[in-house]
Amino acid sequence: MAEPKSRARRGVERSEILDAAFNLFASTGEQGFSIRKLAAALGVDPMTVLHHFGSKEELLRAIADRALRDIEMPVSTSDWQSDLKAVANAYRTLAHRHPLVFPLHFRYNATGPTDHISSEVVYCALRQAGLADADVAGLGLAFYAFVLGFALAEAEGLLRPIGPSDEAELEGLEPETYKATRSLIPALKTLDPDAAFDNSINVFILGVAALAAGRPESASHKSKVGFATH
Amino acid sequence: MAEPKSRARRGVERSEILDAAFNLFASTGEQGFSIRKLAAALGVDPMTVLHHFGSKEELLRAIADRALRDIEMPVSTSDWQSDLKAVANAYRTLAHRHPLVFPLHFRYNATGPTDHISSEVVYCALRQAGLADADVAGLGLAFYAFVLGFALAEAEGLLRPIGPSDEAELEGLEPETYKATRSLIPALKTLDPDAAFDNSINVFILGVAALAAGRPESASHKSKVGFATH
DNA sequence: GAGTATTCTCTACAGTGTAGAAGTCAAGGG
DNA sequence: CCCTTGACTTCTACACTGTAGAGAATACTC
Repeated sequence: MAEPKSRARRGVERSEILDAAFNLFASTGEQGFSIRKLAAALGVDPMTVLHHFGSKEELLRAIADRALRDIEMPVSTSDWQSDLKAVANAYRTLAHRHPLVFPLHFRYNATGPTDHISSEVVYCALRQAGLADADVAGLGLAFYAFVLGFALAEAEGLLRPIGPSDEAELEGLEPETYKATRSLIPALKTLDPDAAFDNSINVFILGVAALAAGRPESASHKSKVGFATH
Repeated sequence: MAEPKSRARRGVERSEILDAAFNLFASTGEQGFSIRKLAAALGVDPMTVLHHFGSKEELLRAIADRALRDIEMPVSTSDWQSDLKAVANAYRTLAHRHPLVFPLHFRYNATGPTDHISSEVVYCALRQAGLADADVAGLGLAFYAFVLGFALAEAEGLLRPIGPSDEAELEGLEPETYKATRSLIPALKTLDPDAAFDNSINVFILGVAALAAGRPESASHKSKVGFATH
């Protein structure tokens, strides 16, 4: 996988292509992206691109991975709560920085975080919180679904105060059946994305803490070792 | 939008096409789906399809919407916790029933729940939990990101006990930096999807409850009316 | 019936990803 | 030096995509 046996300008070319691909995708999104356009931008034959990356699928995967290079993942500390917040914020930063690439990252990495570095931090944090192994495994995934889903929604422009057109749509709903929705319109108009995000992570953290407190001392499962905090 | 002014067999044809489109998509996924294949299956010209649905994009949207028809959305009760669980389970059921269509639903509806019926239930539940309007608005979105992201991960096959190949990959990680991940392997091998899902929703609920408890009496915002439970 | 609105089909075009053959060039051995 | 070898690039070609535009077919109103 890594690098078969390079010759000529193999290594250079590949990263060059990847950079160009990333930039093209980042500026035009999936719609405007094609191997042929990329090749044209590079002044190269389309098949050259396909020679370095076996297929479009692989190229997209590489783009999604490359996105991670632009953010720095936190490392574990002794404070699991701020560790989780740090990881969450790292992904949110990614979504902010490359909103068009983020859906790609989501597609390939929500479905299995290849990104072991950050999941290590998450697992570690959940352990520190006092959860049993089985809970850690399940909630680790939940944390990803949560954070990535949220960041995706934000990248796609949902997590903004609603505009006049949305408001009009909500106003048009049946008052009887949509009481709560309609009365929330003012709050939706003044929604603060940062606050909403922080708040949501907080809810997760509070929930984890409550769960840990409710199952005292954990270790009800056959976890190999104690593996305390650090 | 609804139906301009039908004539001939407009209504019939359209739903017929939509059904066929849904079935095709549900059985072959996005890869195997194309307007031309759909038309061929219907024994009709591709352009006919495009005449009823203005573009492929619109057709996909219609398919995503149609998916919701196959699940029944709960209505609000006096128990906000089980209301949230019910909504979450409804989407999970959807993901289970049509795993190939679910990503589509996610793409179009994670980015703005057109699905007002279920969000009404969610908003109502969060209100009942005792949250202020601003929190309700933000956490409503968080709930969706959470549930949909989780269900998506499951639909795409992530939320399963890891197999031998994944295990091998994890075993290959550096023992020093990936302590937590590696020691979680046994738990990941015996992961129970149902339990993980329930557990995750529980964490959300526990967190909401804790947040509500921490900000006593809410109503710090200019919410129009008291709008109690029902 | 005639006229008209509506739906369907045909043809055509600009794109797409990619298989396979052919070309191009650098390095190494005779 | 030439000639083979092998990686890298390009050319050509194919099957396939969504969809614009003109035309043919159909049904409805009068």
